[in-house]
Amino acid sequence: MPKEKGYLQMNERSVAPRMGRQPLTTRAALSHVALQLFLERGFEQTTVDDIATAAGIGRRTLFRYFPSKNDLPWGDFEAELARMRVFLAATDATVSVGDALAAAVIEFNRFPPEEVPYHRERMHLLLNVPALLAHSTLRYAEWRRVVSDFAADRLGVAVDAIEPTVIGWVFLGASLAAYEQWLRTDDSDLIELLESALVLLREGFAPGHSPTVQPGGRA
Amino acid sequence: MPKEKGYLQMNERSVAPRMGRQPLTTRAALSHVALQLFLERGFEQTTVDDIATAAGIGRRTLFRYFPSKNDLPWGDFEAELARMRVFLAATDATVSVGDALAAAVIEFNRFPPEEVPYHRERMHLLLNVPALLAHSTLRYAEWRRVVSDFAADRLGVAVDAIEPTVIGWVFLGASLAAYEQWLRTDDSDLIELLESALVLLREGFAPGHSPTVQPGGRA
DNA sequence: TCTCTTTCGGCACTGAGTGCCACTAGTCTG
DNA sequence: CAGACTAGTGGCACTCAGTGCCGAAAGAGA
Repeated sequence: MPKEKGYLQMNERSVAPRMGRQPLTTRAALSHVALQLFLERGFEQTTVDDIATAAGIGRRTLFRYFPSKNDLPWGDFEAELARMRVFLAATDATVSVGDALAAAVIEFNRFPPEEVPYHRERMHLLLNVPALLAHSTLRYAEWRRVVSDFAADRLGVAVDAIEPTVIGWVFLGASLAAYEQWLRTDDSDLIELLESALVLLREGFAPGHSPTVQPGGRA
Repeated sequence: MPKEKGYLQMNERSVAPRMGRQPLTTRAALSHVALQLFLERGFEQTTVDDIATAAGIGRRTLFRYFPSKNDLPWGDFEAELARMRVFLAATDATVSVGDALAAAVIEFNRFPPEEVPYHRERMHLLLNVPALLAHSTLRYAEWRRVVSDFAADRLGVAVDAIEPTVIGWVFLGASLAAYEQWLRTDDSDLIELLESALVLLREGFAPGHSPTVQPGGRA
């Protein structure tokens, strides 16, 4: 997301004069510096001190921008979630819950072509480094919340009813399955994979009827 | 699982003479001691030293039984997974993939009545303490692996194809949705909730057709 | 210049996890 | 029984993430 303007770019608010001292950097810039280092020498091999030094700030300050090392690769996930919330809220009420969520999932994961390689490396880290993989659960919980809030509203049931909960989990599962697939193969298209996963969801493999999947290899 | 025989019970193998020194304790016993403390004073408020002391062993030794504090509440999850693998392998080949997995999920989560309250408190911790919630992702990945291995084998596709991956995620999602529901309400039956969640799965909410859910509350 | 506000960052501390290594408690062999 | 061998134990010291505290820096406004 930070295009290319040196790391310690100013905060957006810095133009309009505020009260106290100006922030030295931004979350986006720090996230970028950290990601760079993680990709170069690995997540575990990079200490928080390394990142702070590379960003030209104090270690203590870094922890005011991000609550933990694990949060660095995520950047501003809150903003992404907000985008998704808005998208869902704007969905026509005649569209089914499933269709609406499928569209939202696709939209949420659409990136401008030039950002794709960057996003790919980021996701590679997030899904392969154990510490990050574990931590991501907390982010996913927020994501699921967005989904199940919408589903609950549309179905007219409580958010903590079982339907919205299952729906949240299942759409997350489909998304992550697509991501795993995307990262496994070199020249695949994330959006296409998401669509495939969502189709599998629609058809409903589970009990009762056998999946509509053509056994490709050996029987 | 450790019934009530004092914590530092001997290892099973201690009867049949082995080579070196006998282990002082067991994973199960340590897991039990830790869980006790976590429930009493909270996960974050309990240090590894506390647990080691309570178990009468050295802190260093504890880390030989469990690789991290986060692993303590899980006990011997590997064994549970093995059980599930065996169950799936023994499933009649005429049963559909979905039915087989549904049955396995139910079986995997069946506990003798006297263990239910214990299991419930354990799961309460695992699903509510952020550190544990995050860490659990790693255990779930192993669980999903069992599911997708089976699905891949049955469908005759590679394990890393998208179908087994989605199936792994989706069954995990349904299970966890049921667990969340179980923990939210006081006198609910886990097995029943799992069945409900699996039914929702079978019906396939996602795109295309609206869910077969009766809007219960407000529209 | 003085005040008020906000960010910065050093310092010291806690707690998880690890490498190293000597020690302990057993078995096995002669 | 002595000595060799083996496996579990735990103390010590170290790294690194994360936190509380507090004074210093940087800017705005009067």
